[in-house]
Amino acid sequence: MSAEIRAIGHNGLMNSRAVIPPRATRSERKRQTREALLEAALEQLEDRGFGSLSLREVARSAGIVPTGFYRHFDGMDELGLALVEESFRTLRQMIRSARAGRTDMTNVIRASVEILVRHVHEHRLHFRFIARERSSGVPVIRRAIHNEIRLFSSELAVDLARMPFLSDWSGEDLHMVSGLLVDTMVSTAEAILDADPGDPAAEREIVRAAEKRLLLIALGVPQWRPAGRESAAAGAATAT
Amino acid sequence: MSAEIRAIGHNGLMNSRAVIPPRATRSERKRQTREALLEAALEQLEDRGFGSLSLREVARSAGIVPTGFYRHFDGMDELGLALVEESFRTLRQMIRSARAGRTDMTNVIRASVEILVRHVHEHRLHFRFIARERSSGVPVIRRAIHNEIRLFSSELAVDLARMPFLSDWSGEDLHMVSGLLVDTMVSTAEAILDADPGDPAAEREIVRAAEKRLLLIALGVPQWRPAGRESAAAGAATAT
DNA sequence: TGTACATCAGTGAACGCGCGTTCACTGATGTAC
DNA sequence: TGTACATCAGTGAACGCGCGTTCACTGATGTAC
Repeated sequence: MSAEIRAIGHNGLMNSRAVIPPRATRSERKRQTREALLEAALEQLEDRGFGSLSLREVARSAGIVPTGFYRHFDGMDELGLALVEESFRTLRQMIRSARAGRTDMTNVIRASVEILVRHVHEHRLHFRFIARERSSGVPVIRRAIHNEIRLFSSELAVDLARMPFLSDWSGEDLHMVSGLLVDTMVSTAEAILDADPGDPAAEREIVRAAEKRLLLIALGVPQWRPAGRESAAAGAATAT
Repeated sequence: MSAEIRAIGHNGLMNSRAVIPPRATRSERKRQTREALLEAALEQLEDRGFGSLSLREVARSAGIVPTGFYRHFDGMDELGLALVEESFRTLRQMIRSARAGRTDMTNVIRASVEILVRHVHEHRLHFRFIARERSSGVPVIRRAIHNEIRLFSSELAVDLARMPFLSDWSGEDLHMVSGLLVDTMVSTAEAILDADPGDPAAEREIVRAAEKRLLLIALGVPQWRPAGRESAAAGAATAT
C-alpha cells in the first residue's frame, strides 16, 4: 500500500492504453483490467449463455490480448465464479436495504417489490447473469449460484422466525415459505429482465402481479397451522 | 404410403447402418435419423447449454456425417425449436393426465405433484431441456419456451375459472394464481432434476415442500376477495 | 535522491483443433410405364 | 412383373476461421540500498 502511494508520486506519463487513467499504481491498473474483464463478460451475456462465451472475445472487448487474460484468471470458469461472487454481493446489498424499513404486511410487500425492481434496473447485468446461469450451462457456476440462493433463502427464514405471528412455526415450514417467497422474487426479477425496457406499462403489470402473488401467500399464512377452512392443513404439515 | 408398403415388400438387405433396422422405407429411415439427431442433442445437454452444442457433435452422436444434418434441419436453431415442440408435447400429455381425476383440494395437490414428479422421471431429458433453456442461451429458443409456458398458464387459468369457489374471480386474478402455480411447479421440477437421482429421501423432501407450498397458496385463496384478516386484500386487488 | 536489479501486466507469434458450410458424389429407394 | 429413370439420405473432401493454450519477450513499475 505505502509502496503504491509512493509510486503514484513520481512517475511521468506512461499509459499506453487510453481507457485506464495515467498515474495509477501497477496493482490498481491490474484491478481495473480485471474489472474490465468481468464487465466485458457480463455484457456479452445479452443473447448467449456463459458456456458459449470465449476467452478471446472477453479479452478482446476488455482491451487486452488473449494471453493477458491468464494474469487475472485461470480460465473462464474462474471468471464465472468471480461473477457469481460479485453478483451476489450486489444482491446482499439489496437485502440490506429491504431489511431497513418495515411496517405492516401490505407495505412490506409493496416496499420489497419496489426495492427488487429498482435493484434489477440498477444492476441489470448482475441479475441477468444470475437468472441466466442459475439453471443452465456450466455445472460449477450453476452449483455456486444454487448454493448462494439456498443460503439466501435460509437467511430469509431466520428473519421470518422473528416475526411474532410466525413464532410457533417449525423450521421446515419457515423454509418452505421463504423458498416460495424467494422463487416468486426470482421469477419476478426474470419477468422484469425480459420485459421491454421501454414499456413502463408492461413493468407495472409485472409489479402488480408480483404484489398480488405475495399477498395471496401472505393471506395463506394465518390459515396454516390453526387448521382454517382447509382442515387438511395441519394434517399435511405434520405427515411423515 | 402405399408406395412405401410396396417398397418394404421387395428389397433385399441394404442397410449400411446397424442402428436402423433393415427393410424400413426411405421416409421411415429419415424419420428415425431425425429422431436420433433430436435425441442426441437432448443427451448432450447434461452439463452444457444448448447454445454451446455443436452441429458436428450432434451429427456424430446421431451416427451421421455433419453434412447429413442439413437433410433434416436448416441449422441448430431449427433443431432447437423442434425440441421445444417435442418437449411441450410431452408436457401437454402430462396435463391431460392431471386433468383426468379430481377430488378435493388436498388430493388435487397430492395428485398433481405426484403426476409432475412421475413425468419428470419418465421424460427427464425433455424437462431438463425446458428447464435449462427457459432462461438461458439462444433467444429464439428462450422466446419459444416462454410462449409455451404462458399459453400453458392461460389454459390453467381457464380451468381454474370453472371451479365454483373461483367463479367470481377476475381474469387478472385467475392469471395471477395460475402463474404462481405454474412457477411453483417449474421450480419443483427443477429441484427434482437437480436432486441426486439415487437419493429417494431428497426427492421426498422436495415433494413434501412442493405440496406445502401449493397448500399454502390454496389456503390463501378463500381469503382473497372477501377481505379476510388482511383488509388490504380487496384494495390491492382492485387498485390501478 | 540516485542507481541497480526484480517484478510482472501485457505482448505477439505459433500450435494444433474442431467448427459450420460448400460442393460434387453415390447408390439404395421410389416411380412411371 | 421388368425396365428405365428420378429422387434424395447420407458421404467425404475441402475451405477458411476462431478457439485455448504455450512460450519467450518487453518495458514500465516497484524495491533495496
